[in-house]
Amino acid sequence: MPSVTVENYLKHLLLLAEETDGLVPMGALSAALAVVPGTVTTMVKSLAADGLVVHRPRQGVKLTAAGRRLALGVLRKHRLVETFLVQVLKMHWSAVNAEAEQLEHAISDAVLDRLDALLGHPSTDPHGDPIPSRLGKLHSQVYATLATCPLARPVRLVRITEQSAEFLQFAELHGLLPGASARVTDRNLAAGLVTVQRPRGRPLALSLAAAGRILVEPSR
Amino acid sequence: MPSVTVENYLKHLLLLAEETDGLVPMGALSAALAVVPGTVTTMVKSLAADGLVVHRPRQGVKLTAAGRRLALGVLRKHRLVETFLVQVLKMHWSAVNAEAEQLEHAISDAVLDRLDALLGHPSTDPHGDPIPSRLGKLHSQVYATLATCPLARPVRLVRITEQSAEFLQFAELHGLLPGASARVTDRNLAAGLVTVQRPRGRPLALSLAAAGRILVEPSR
DNA sequence: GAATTTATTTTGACTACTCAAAATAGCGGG
DNA sequence: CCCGCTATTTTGAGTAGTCAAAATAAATTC
Ligand SMILES: [Mn+2]
Ligand SMILES: [Mn+2]
Ligand SMILES: [Mn+2]
Ligand SMILES: [Mn+2]
Repeated sequence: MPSVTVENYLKHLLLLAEETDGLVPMGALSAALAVVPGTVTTMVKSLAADGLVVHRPRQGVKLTAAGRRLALGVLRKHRLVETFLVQVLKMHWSAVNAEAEQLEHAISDAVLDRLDALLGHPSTDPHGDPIPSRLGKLHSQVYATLATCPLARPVRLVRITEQSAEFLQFAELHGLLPGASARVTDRNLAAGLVTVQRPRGRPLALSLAAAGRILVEPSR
Repeated sequence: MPSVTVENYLKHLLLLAEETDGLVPMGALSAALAVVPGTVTTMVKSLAADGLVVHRPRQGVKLTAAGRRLALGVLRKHRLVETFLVQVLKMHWSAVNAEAEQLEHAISDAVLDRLDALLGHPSTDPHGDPIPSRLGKLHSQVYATLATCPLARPVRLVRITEQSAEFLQFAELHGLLPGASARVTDRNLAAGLVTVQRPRGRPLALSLAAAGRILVEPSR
């Protein structure tokens, strides 16, 4: 069985691969895992020896099919656990990522299946993140964001790709939850500012970076 | 934070202390944790250096107050998780010990409190094992067993102190569950055999060792 | 009261992970 | 084409936990 460390390396590699097409740079992994770059080099070489990743020295890493399969299993556990924590235990969506970070390594497949059934086989977690299927299908669509969607058109929020508790608390405070409606009224590239209008709400200013973490689809 | 390894050492020490008054022999810990005796000696010395146990060389170990406090926390997690797995996820009571063995190290206090509330603050787990309170009170009473209770008198089963899946499946098959009624009709010390009578059931023969793992109280 | 058996401890070695700091490769600008 | 910056790799070292096997202490047995 893969260790907790290996599971974390693989899962973060999968997550980083979504934003980085091709090879994930060692530095990105190092930052995501909060270990020094030298450690990543060492570990990646050992993962490569086990056939879980391929390492192009000086360029980056990517998952093999076997590594991806394992990573998807961990990600599925993570997101189902988050969903459970919010829907059954009524925890706040800003707290569940940290909890799931631990639990994803302690849950057996048997428990996972029961959890999945209890929750009615959800397809997304509380942040709108897609939950990989039991067979390892990851239904990840390409969405616009509040930083890129057309101006003035009504959109529905589908996903918040930012785990930090502070951001999620701020988002909820202003009604920026998956499923909510909104409209981008102004976008000032020079100032790096996006103005968002919620139905029955005051106009809200967001940084371009923050806006880019909120995925949307056209509504109505 | 204590490592998974340390938590397991402390928890098993607490469990073994219930049966062994005074010092727990190194060999008992070694067997419980499935590591060689030399490893236990090494680890126990390091636990002692951290003030979690006291080690009387060549005699045994016991928990300090600090060690006991930590151990009770782990045990509380273990037993609440078992209860959750049976009552909410409908898992079989013979499977939950193995699951809880992992989960007890991954659950935060915040999650534990929610779980506890969801379950209605249970006082015992599916095996009848007492659940330590949040303050670390362990309500452990001394009970008779099917190996020691008076003959012919009706008793109610209160606890099965045996974790192995095979035993628990066997027990359930014959209706030997916490809360069930029974009567010991015969006890043959020479043969090491106990005969148990269940209401509306055939007489059942148990080894003295097995009978000793089923705790009972007088009923009616 | 030796001699033997059994439990425990010691010793030496190994795996998995990690960091600090020095070495190196591969740019991108001049 | 070379210089310097940045990302990556290498080297050396440390921690936590483990085992195998030899050494030792404490009971038991005779
Ligand atoms: Mn994790
Ligand atoms: Mn999520
Ligand atoms: Mn455990
Ligand atoms: Mn139990």
